[in-house]
Amino acid sequence: MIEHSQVIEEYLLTLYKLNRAGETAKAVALAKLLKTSPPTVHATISRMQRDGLINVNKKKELILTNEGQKIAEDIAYRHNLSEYFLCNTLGIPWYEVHQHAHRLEHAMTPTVVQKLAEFLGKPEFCPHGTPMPGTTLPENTITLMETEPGMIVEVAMIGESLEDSVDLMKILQEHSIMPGNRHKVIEKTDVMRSISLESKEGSSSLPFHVAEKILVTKITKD
Amino acid sequence: MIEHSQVIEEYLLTLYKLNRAGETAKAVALAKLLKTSPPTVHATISRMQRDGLINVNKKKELILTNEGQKIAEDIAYRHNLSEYFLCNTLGIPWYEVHQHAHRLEHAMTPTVVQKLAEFLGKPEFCPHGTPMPGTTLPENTITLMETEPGMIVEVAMIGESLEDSVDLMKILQEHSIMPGNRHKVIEKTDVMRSISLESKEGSSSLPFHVAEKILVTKITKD
DNA sequence: TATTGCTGTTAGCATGTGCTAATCTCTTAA
DNA sequence: TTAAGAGATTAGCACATGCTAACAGCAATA
Repeated sequence: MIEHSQVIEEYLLTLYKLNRAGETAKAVALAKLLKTSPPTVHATISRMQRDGLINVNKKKELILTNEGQKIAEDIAYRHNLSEYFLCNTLGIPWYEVHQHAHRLEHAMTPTVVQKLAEFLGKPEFCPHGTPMPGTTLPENTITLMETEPGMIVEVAMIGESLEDSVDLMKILQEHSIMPGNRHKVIEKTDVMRSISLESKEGSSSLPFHVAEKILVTKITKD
Repeated sequence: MIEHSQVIEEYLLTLYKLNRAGETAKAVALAKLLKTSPPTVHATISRMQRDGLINVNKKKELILTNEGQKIAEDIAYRHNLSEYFLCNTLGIPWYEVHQHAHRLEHAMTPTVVQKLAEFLGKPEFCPHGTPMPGTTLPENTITLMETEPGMIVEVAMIGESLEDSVDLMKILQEHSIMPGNRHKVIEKTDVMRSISLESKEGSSSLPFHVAEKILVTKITKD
């Protein structure tokens, strides 16, 4: 597996995440997520096509090749493993590990990845609940948007697109909206476009666009 | 402290190591150590002067500015800390941790550095015996070249310039020529230009140019 | 149908980092 | 004193990654 620049690794990882989130991977999306200008994205995806990492179909959707997919999964694994380590071993706050892992993920040699995974006990999820490539979430996860008032839910995963905002993540942590924690859905108000929750730790209110990105499992009994 | 590219960080670290080894830091030395062409080195050190990281005197020696020195020490610290972690926590072989740390050292945020240092118990030396910036070796260290047959010595530090050769490091490990281990100096033969040692683990022979780079402390009793 | 507006693309530019070939400069040795 | 050799520098190139400005293409909407 050829080594690629950090820039290319970022593009691959972003495409991989878009795919996993079920969103169409087009050039504008990359430009927005990577905060680069459309011409720069254009030039870079051209090089990526040239290098056999992606294909572009008639609808201008960017498709990872097998090679590109393999590399992207590798980067995602390094990222998730880093987050797990930073959070659980070093005790860096849950809401900020993503930023640090973002740097580390490009600097881990295969040996380091392997040894770190062993040291951590081969975790299958990152601290935000994202499954490692090859692992999947339980069948019965739904988004918070799909829940009904009265339901008791257990947080399964914080959508990766939310991780980019440290401020938002901090608020989620303050309301203990973190994988494994249970919350009761109180109400869903269209006027406020938000969902209110209640847990041992207190109550919280999440705007719809955030609730859409939070995956939970329904808990039958309290 | 402004962020610098990996390339610039490498140049700074290399200059720092040359200084510490007491060697004159000139452009050719950088070219050799960094395996880049002299013109490339020239262009890069020009940018470093422009950015206030180094000064060049009439003798064309490259001098780190206070800013450059501070950054270099920071990188050296990240490097040594990484090596310590990889060796002692992850159990990656002593002889190869340098290569992996070489990647990681550029990817550690200040928070990661701080938390990792705490986790490791604020080590003062890397696994090869290099003191962290701010720490120094004991007064009484000498190079293996300065020892006499019959002396019993304890290895204190493997010179950083040796770390670049994995093959050599592997041999040193196989002969347990590692910090903390004791060896008896058997003979110093000018014809072979090598020094032979003996320890619990067996005997070994080191060429002069390697022995010059190995620091030891004299042990009075066996 | 004509227009608006999003998306993609091209042209043209800058900077960092790399190279080779050629040249310059200084020290040292013949 | 001159020749040789080491080291520094310049010229000229390439490529990855970034930008703005301008324009092209297509879909939805007035």
